[in-house]
Amino acid sequence: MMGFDMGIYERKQREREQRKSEILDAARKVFSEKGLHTATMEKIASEAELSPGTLYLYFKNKEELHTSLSIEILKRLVKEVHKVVKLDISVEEKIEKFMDVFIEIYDYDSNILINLFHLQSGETLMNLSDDVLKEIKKYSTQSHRAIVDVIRQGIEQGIFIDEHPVALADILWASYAGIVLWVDSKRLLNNKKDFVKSTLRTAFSIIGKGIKKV
Amino acid sequence: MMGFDMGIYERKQREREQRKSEILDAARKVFSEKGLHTATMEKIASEAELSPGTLYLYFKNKEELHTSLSIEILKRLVKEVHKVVKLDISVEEKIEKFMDVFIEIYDYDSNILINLFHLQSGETLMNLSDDVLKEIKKYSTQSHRAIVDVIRQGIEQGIFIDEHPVALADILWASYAGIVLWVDSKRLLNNKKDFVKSTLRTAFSIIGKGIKKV
Amino acid sequence: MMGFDMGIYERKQREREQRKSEILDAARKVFSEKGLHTATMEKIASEAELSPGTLYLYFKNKEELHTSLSIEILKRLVKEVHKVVKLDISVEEKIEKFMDVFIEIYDYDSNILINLFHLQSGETLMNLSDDVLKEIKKYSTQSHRAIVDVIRQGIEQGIFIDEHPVALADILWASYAGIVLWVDSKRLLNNKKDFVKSTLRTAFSIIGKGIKKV
Amino acid sequence: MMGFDMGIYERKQREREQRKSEILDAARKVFSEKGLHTATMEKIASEAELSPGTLYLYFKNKEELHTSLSIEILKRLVKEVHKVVKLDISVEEKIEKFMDVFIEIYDYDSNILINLFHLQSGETLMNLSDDVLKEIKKYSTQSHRAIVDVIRQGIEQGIFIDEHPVALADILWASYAGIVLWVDSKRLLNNKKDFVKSTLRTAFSIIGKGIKKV
DNA sequence: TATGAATGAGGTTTCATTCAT
DNA sequence: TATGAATGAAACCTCATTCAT
Repeated sequence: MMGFDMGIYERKQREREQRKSEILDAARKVFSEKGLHTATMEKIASEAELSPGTLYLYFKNKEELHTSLSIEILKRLVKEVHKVVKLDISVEEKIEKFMDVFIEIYDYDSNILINLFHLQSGETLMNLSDDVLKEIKKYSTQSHRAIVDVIRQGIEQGIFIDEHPVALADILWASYAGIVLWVDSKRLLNNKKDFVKSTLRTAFSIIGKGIKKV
Repeated sequence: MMGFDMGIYERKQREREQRKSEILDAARKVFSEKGLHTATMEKIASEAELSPGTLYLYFKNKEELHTSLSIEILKRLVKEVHKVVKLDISVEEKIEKFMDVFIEIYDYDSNILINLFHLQSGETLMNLSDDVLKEIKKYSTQSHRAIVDVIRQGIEQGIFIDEHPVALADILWASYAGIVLWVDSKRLLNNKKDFVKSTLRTAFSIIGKGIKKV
Repeated sequence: MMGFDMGIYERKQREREQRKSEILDAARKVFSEKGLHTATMEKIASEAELSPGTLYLYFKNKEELHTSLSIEILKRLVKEVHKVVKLDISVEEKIEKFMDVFIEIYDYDSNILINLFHLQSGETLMNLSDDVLKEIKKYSTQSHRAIVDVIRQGIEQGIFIDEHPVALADILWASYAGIVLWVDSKRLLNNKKDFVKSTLRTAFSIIGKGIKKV
Repeated sequence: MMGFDMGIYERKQREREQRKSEILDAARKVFSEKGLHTATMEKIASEAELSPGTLYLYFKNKEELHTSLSIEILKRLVKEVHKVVKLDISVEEKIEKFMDVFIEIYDYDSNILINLFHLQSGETLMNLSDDVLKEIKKYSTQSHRAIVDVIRQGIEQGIFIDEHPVALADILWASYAGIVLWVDSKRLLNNKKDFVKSTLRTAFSIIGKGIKKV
């Protein structure tokens, strides 16, 4: 019966989402290889086996296409973070799990996390429309708030150090993201691919330990 | 008598350095406001109250001008880190001082530290000449090695956790830089200028605690 | 039926060739009027009633556009020279016909022959890619070899003087081209348009006579 | 006594000519290596161990500097041609001597002869001031007339073919210059340096033979 | 006369974006 | 909806020329 009572509009809508997703895949690949500036719409189009003009039927411009990638990963983060929050485990274990979320995402696509980071950089932020900026803030806030809640619990339970929970959440988040970016750039410089993951794990555990009392 | 009858060559050399420095100042400002891509040589020139052509008497091209800014801060970091290393204080105190170095530099010019960070990103590295890349590696290595030495001492003295000292140094460095960049981007998003410094201090102390034993 | 339902690909290909040819026509005109250096891509574009960017869809850069003109005439020369070679006439008559080839080409477009000549000049050769240089050599060699064969026959038949046939071919070719260029420049200086063709004919017959025995 | 009664003005004038000549030497070298367009005033200046600004005290602009080189060789040609004309030898021998003049000049500096040739090309002529153009015409005419006279004698003596002497002179001149340029470009293409001179000699003798009766 | 730093017009080229088909 | 040829603004960069010293 499936598909029988799906209206034409729904099917079209679905096809549209499908196509959009294909473009994002192509864009992810090209941005990863070339970087924001060097990547061209033409290259992305050819990667997606479409013509340049078609991209503009799905994304207003290059900037929005690029930002969409970052928003995608933000959504993913929010989803995973919320999953962790809902688990019936101790706050310490939750912090451990947050770490896993970052590592998994880095594992899935190292470059997209880096995009996310660059998204936060001044250069990009300056050129975004208010609408997109709002969306970024929305998702940022959501995942941020979830982490803050966990941290707050930890403080209330006397497990984490007595600092403002928002600040602690920021620090946790910033350290995770910053370390990923930095370690990844070291990887690029030295062409060592293996040491990244173990370094990340050590780094995260250090921070995890740092926010604990004593 | 020295300096009294400074030769023509010396004076010219000095004027040249002076002019170069003025251009760097203008470039720093424009790159900060606009970002690497959006900043134009024309804008930098007009900021320096020079004509575009003049920039090219002092820097081979835009990329080199931009990279010079980053190398400048790398040198500064090396110098400050070495100062700390030579101090007659405990390793724990040295780690504290490293933190101060980062904060001071961020204080001096928040954007240049971000340049330094972007310098490490794949996109930038791809477009640099081998010569410049070598220089970056040189200074990176110098400061890195100094930190590694301090960490190693800490481990030998049983103060820091038993991890590979190079990895620990990486993590320390990465956390500092990553946090600065991330926190700064939050500042940009929220227009809160004040919370940055205190957040940094807390973040760094967390990491400092994380690398200690027990 | 052929051509009736010409496929889309064929039509596009044809349009592309058509457009390329239009650009070459415009370029020929502008280069003729201004010379390689003084001619601008903008002028060529406006002559072709296109925008500057469009030129780059068909030619990689200015140099390649200019060189394409010369290669075009080289191809034409090769074709005409081969036609002559295949004729069932005496070597003396073939030499006469070679002369006609030059005159006809000069008649068709005086400036393009001059481009061909300049193409051989050091300045131009230095700036060409290896690929284009190879193509030039290919066509040069082809027409050169055809002429050499005719000369060799003439020597074997005891009609031409006993010199190395390659050297004789060079001299013939060089005299033809050189005289065309020189005479054309005299025309420019004196604004006499009519005397060119008859002068050429005399010049060529002198050389034709010079290579004959006794 | 020499120099004693040379006035200050004369000495200055002499020094000025000397300096001008040094600049021309440097320019000749750089234009030879780089070609008209690629050569820069800065490079010429540094070759002459002067500053760019100084060049403009002796030559109005780059074009005039370049043209001066060609006029120099024109003067040289005029002088040598006149020497030949005044010799008490047969017209046939004079034609032989003209050939030697070309070869000697090519031997002295192959590139300057090529400059002379390019000077006659449309591109250059279009950009010259009327004054310079007049000077070129003057020297061109002088040497041309001398050659015409010799040719005319040859015709009157029944030695050369019955063509308009001016046309014959043109052809002689054009063949010599054209062959030099063409052969030289073959040399550049093939990197054979030795065959040039012998090829030239053969070429010239062919033309010399061509203009003779029977 | 000589300098050489500075100029700035003007060139080539790229590429995000549009629009007729 | 999809195309992709065409656009044209805007960037980087060069270098002949000037001018204060």
